[in-house]
Amino acid sequence: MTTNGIVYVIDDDEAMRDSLNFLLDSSGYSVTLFDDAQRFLDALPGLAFGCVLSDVRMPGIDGIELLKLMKAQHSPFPILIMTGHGDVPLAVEAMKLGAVDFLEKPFEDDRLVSMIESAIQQAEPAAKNEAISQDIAARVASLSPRERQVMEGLVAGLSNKLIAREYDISPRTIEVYRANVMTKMQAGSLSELVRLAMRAGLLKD
Amino acid sequence: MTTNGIVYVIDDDEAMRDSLNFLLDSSGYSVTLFDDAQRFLDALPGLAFGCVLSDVRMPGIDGIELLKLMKAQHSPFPILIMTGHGDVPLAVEAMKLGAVDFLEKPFEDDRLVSMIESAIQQAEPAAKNEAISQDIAARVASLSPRERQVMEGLVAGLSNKLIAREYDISPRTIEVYRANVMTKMQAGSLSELVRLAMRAGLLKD
DNA sequence: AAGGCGGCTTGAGGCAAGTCAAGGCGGTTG
DNA sequence: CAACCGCCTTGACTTGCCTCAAGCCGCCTT
Repeated sequence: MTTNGIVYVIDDDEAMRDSLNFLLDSSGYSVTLFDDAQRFLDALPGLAFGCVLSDVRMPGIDGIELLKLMKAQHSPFPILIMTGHGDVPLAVEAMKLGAVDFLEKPFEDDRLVSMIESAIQQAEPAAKNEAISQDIAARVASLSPRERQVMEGLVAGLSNKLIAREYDISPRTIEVYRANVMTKMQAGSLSELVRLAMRAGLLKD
Repeated sequence: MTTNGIVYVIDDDEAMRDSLNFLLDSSGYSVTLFDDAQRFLDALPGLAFGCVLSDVRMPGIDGIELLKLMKAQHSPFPILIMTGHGDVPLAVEAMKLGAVDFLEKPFEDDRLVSMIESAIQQAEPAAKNEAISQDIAARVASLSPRERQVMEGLVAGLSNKLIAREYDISPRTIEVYRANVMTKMQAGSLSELVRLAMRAGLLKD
């Protein structure tokens, strides 16, 4: 491989950024630096999957706010929080908000690297799942209103006849939509369609 | 209701147990005290859903070990950890292991009560889901070998004919097992069967 | 050993669903 | 305006799935 993974470093202290950049780059990571959380968030939609390493005390958006914002948009990026003067309540809040770890400076280089390594390893599958889910959501969005209704009926376990009665049209017509749904959703069977519907959040599970 | 919920308190300090007992009882909770984590674990299989409130430093099994053990058996009980001398690494480890909160003594009574309240509220649905999942697993276990095979074929999206070919028997026979599966699993439709299979962990999702 | 219980197996006929092919309607574009 | 495209709609035919009815085998109880 060309890189062990990508790390996005967010810290307002330039010396710290440079230091982390050197450390992580030497460890085989592709590093991108940000001096401000807002700039990172602006760039986020275009960023490839990677691990976020952010300081907690910064002007503007702080580390805790960043966690909240990332969580709000269901970002799959694992986030590690660093702090100079860590206190327990702050660490607990960060962890509650989904931080993967909470590191107190100064920390050992090896420890940071191994934390980043495991964070990336653990979150990567989730990130791929998230990507797939969005792909599925796109397919659902491509359905026409009728197709959408028929799909809902199908995953609810209704027969063609019942769905037809539901909307007062011919059962034959339902079959057409049914076929369209299977094609557009790229489902080879009803079972697969149900699984797709679940990942798209169309079912309470 | 007769109680706001159940709280299991684990602490080797008797004065602390009495104090917590008084506080929580006054707040409308049903409280059970344990002076040792091992005794709690022994009693666990028979306990109704409730919130666990444990000290971290105890003789025998400490709070961190308790978290690991509870996690290993997928207990749905929310766990709050208390500590006298909290340090950040310990708090972080506890949170990583699934603790709902990490409280430093002394803490305000109201804060503790509100934490317990929200922990119970958030974990209760998960606990019910877990109970349902076990019920479903029991149904799966009641299937005969052939029924089990047919169910796997069905959720995989195979037609009766294909499943029949798979085991080299008549398609008609598959239909019988199919009906049995639907009955035993209490599924009213294929769609429902697929959902049950997912909750039972028979599919990669 | 005889009977019963549970699992495994199958045929024929009725109902539901997928595969052929095809027409009307509304909006967009050239 | 005329053509096109996507959406909605439908009939006849073929294939697949579920409702009746029923025989075989191994195991356990009596």
